Amino acid sequence: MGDTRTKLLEGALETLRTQGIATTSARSIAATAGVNQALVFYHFGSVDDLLAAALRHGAEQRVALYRTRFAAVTSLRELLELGRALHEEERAAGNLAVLAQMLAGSQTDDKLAPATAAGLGMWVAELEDVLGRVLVDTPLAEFVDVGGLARAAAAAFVGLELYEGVDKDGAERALASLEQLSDLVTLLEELGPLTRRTVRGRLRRARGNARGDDVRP
Amino acid sequence: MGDTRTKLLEGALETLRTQGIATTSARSIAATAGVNQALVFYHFGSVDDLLAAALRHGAEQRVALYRTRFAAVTSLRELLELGRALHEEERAAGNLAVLAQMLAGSQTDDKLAPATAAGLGMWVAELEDVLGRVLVDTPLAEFVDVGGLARAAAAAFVGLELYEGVDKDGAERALASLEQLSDLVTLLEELGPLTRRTVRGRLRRARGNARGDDVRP
DNA sequence: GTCTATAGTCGGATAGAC
DNA sequence: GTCTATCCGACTATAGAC
Repeated sequence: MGDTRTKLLEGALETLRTQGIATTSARSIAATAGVNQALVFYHFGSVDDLLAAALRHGAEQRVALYRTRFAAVTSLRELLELGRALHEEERAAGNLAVLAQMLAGSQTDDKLAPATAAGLGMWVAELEDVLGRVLVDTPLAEFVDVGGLARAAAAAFVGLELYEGVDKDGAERALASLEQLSDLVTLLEELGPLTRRTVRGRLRRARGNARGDDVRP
Repeated sequence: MGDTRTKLLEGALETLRTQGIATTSARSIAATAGVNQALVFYHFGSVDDLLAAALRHGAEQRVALYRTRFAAVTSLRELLELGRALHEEERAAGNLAVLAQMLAGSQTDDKLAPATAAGLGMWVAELEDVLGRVLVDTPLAEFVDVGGLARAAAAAFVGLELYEGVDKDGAERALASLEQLSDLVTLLEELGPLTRRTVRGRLRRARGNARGDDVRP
């Protein structure tokens, strides 16, 4: 844990988080990690390679940390509450701000992009699991691609993280409205069997119509 | 339009879009704009100030360009379709990738943050308008803070833009699932009056319960 | 593995000629 | 308003002593 490689990996995460992709460099990382600047190149070859390794390192760590809490979720509401908690915990300690910075950097850096996709993919896989579990026996699972939903949710989460950095109140309001929305969905789940059957019938009929063609399997 | 100031504003946008915040500099912007590097400081004082001005410039231009199309939207489905079109058009020509880069930069640069918040705010205002119009007479407008929803949607949109940069297929899947989701909501809007009354009643009863306290006006 | 030193490049910003 | 020239700090990366 105290070896130089690890110090550099965690120094890279901390630097990305607190200084952003624009000012993250071998020198700033080494300063944060408390090691010599040349060691970045000895251990990782280049700054980009260090960043890629650091993201993987951080995502593995963090996803593992949340796994039991994801596993305990049994409703959409609980999932959103976990999301809110995660949002706050990660802002202080973690990996989401890093993910956002790496995503920004990856738009124009082909060496960063695959690592970022993999890091985000770990969160997506976790979310896909939970969503599949929580939404089973709801119209959502039947009529909406849950994997797509998981991807949309992960991307949205990163967007909210970035948004919070420039408008804290606005982000809080956004999060609150999503909770109201999830209450609405929860209540629909609890509708009587007759109503549910009606909804389901309508959806099935509608699916036959236009735009059913561009829906993925 | 051909004057130096404008060239710099548009050069800044283009540079942010194609090179990202990490490699955007007075020199790279000036090269893109085809003007001398020292003019950045003569006209705008600093790089940050130029970026702030450029974002405002671009957001005004782009929001105005889409205003009539936003105004023509009459359903959630249409709104999502406009979102998809906007997503594709802006990727080539515009302001959304810039917004994402500025958001990333703003997390750790206090000079950039207010300008970014203002630029994003223009899109939020537009969205809030349309959503208010489209959702009127639905349970959503009554039980969910539409302004919060607009903020969540704008943030999510930026997140999707970033996500697309590292996983094009995943982003497409995310967008498709949102369209499926909007179909579902649309159909709920079309439920018979009896069912609607049931839903509304349930929501009203539920609102009295726990967590009604942290809901914004 | 870790350090110093350094090459060579690029960055923000300014001074001063035109 | 625009240009050249320049200061000086920060950057990636490497060579070579320890």
